[in-house]
Amino acid sequence: MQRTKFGEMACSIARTLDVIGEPWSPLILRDVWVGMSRFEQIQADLGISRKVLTERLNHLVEQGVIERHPYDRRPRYEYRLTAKGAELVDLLMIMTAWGDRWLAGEAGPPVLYRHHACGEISRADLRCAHCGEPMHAGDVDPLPGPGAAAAT
Amino acid sequence: MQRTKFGEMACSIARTLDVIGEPWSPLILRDVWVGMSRFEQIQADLGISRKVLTERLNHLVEQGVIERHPYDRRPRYEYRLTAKGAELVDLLMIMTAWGDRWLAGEAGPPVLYRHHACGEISRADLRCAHCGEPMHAGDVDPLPGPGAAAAT
DNA sequence: CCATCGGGGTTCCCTCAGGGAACTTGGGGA
DNA sequence: TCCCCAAGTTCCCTGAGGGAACCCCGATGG
Repeated sequence: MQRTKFGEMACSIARTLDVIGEPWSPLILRDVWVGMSRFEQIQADLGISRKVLTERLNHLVEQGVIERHPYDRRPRYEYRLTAKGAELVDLLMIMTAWGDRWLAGEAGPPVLYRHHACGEISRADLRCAHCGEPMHAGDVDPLPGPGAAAAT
Repeated sequence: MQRTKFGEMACSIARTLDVIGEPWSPLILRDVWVGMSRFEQIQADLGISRKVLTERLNHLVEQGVIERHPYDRRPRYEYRLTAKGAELVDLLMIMTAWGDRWLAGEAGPPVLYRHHACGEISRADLRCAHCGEPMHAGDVDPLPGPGAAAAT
């Protein structure tokens, strides 16, 4: 957890950060997504401290983005994405697209994604859920919504 | 900066985290995006420590996602998104969409976005940049790309 | 011409989170 | 019986975040 908790802010970005904003959490989520689902695997893959990995996994389970499943009669577990967690993968795909574009350099993207629907190597792009046209930084106006903080 | 630097990993998610993965950075970016562009404004809005805000702003400038502009003959500055930073707003919009859906609760979203193209209140959705069909967690296969780490 | 103001930091100290390595637990298998 | 292995737990050390006070510097004003 960050020192300051973001969850109480009237801001969906801040609240989302309270769930996956801690260091390592997005990378843990990525590993679980691609099937690296066990404690030892994730720890070895990321080089994360075992203490911190335990904390992060517990937090992600509490937040309902991953679930703990036994896979043996011994106390052995694997972690899987819940529906809530699977939708967080949208975030990972956008991070991937941005990192590929701005940070990959000469070598090119370390990982490519083949889209099932068209069979092509592609990347995610943002579209308006309503009209399907592109939706980026300059294409929207923010307005106060129903959950906005009351100005007392 | 996180204790462990992610930038050296062969992973665009990790590299992106090196740019905006620190606590507060996404919220600072949001403020700059919506026009809260001065040090005092951001500090008051977020309640962030001045020390940390200075560090984050410097880091974001170094990474080329925001720029420092004088707005007076006195030493007064405001921060603006660069093209690189504006594309990071995609990330914020996806965080917003996810937070609105899973964390906003009864009260509803604190902020709404009106899409210029269609004039409707909407949210961002992920589409394949190639074929335009939806692109979510289960719709892709990851493959090694040109920048993948050589297995020595 | 000196005093004051206010934005934009900088410095200092304190606490607590992350890193690393050793230790523990609880079932199998030889 | 002894050892093994996954999955944590515990310990100490370092360094980052919080908070408040302080500083710099150009503008303004009496």
